[in-house]
Amino acid sequence: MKIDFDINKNSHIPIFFQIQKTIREKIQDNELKPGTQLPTERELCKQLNISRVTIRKAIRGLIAEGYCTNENGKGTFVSKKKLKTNIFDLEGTSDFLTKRGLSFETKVIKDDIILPNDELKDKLGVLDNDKVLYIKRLRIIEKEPMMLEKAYLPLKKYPKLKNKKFNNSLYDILKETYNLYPDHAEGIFEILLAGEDESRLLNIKLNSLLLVKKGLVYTKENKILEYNKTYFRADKFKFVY
Amino acid sequence: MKIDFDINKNSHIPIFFQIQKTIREKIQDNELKPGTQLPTERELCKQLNISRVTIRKAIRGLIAEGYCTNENGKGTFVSKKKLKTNIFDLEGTSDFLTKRGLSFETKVIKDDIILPNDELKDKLGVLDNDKVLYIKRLRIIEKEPMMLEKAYLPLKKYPKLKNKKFNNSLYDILKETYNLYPDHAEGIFEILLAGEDESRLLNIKLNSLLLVKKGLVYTKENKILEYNKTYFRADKFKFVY
DNA sequence: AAGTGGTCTAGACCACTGT
DNA sequence: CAGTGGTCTAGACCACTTT
Repeated sequence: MKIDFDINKNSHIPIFFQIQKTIREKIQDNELKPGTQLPTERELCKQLNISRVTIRKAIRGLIAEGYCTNENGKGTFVSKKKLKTNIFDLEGTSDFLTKRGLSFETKVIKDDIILPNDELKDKLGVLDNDKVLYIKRLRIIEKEPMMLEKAYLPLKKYPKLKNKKFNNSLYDILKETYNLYPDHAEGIFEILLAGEDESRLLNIKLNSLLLVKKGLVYTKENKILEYNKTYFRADKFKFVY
Repeated sequence: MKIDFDINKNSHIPIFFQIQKTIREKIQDNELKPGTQLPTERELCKQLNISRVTIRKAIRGLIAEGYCTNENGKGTFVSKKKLKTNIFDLEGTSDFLTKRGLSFETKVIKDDIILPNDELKDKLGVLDNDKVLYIKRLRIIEKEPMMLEKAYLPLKKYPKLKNKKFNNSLYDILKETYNLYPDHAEGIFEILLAGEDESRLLNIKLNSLLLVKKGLVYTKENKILEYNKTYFRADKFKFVY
């Protein structure tokens, strides 16, 4: 795969950005199709007579934009299109994925009973000794880890949840056990970078972009169902509203 | 301003990330307060005996996370806290800012009549020859450019908008002129990186993080008011829902 | 063993800011 | 002018994957 470049080394626009722009436009124009391997960093160095640090800066930009991915020992590839998801949809992730014919799997990373820290006391309105059920789950879509979900539930209100299995929908369990349905939610979302834990679990690099949603889910009667934190890989998702 | 570090050069955790983490935690713990100048890159090189490229990688991470900002010729500084905004609030940005006692200014960058491209024909449901009013405005909050808004309105429906001034609320003008109110909206949002245009106008660097919202705003009667694209500086905003 | 990306070094020159 | 961050170079070693 050879790419034509038209780089002006004396432009006020940085070289790394010219390279990034050239490749980005070829991907947008579908000249470079999803799955295609880009030339290796060292090939680009030789072809353009530009140092590897600069080439890497361009590629890092393309990765942050979601246009490329790379893997150690393999190479750099054009990404698939981003998945569209409704971040505020309370119907559950499972339905959403099934509708689109995507295979997925939910892996329970943690299923613990913990004591609340200040954040949880504030959000869930529980006291120092009120135990909290903490469920940390990884959503794997088409064999790729895509979302990390942390759910915190006041065990005092939902004691029957102890010893349940959380491989499937948490909301289904709440329906069956307590006849409670999610109705509305409130919270915040922002862009964060992957730390050690998130990068290991989501199989992405340190400082990869994440969109993180944190908030409370309520029933129709304004009863708190859970406090939830969800980490979406920003390179893989667009969000509809 | 001297910072204590405990860097392990033989750890499997990259050096740049250890530095980034150390500084991040000191900012989170309020040991380093907003506005404080960090040691210069070259000072950190000397203190830690680490090359400048590595130091810069750590600082770039802190900037992407929104913890720091830097200015050419000046130095690197601890950022203020992110502003919370309701991205879906249709009451208008002005009210939101006034309530919080923040000074702001709206600068009209462009106010043109254009012919629709494919995207606009699709979104606005107009034909090749139906002219579109294109308003590009910069929102400057507390003297700092923070948001870039592009509004596209079908001129056929709203011919009286020609030659209006758009320094203030677009929705106010629609109220006065056509007695139309924004009621609901739909669209997508995602994370993008600043290109040449956005970085120049928002006074940020190339590849700075942006949260971009694109969508249609409707009246109660499902009449299209505008197609809107808003670029938020991701380092400056959190979003409530 | 050869090739890939990931990290890091020690330097250089530039544009911009302040004095 | 000296000091700052922004970009770039030409190399090095590492961990990983493929052959």
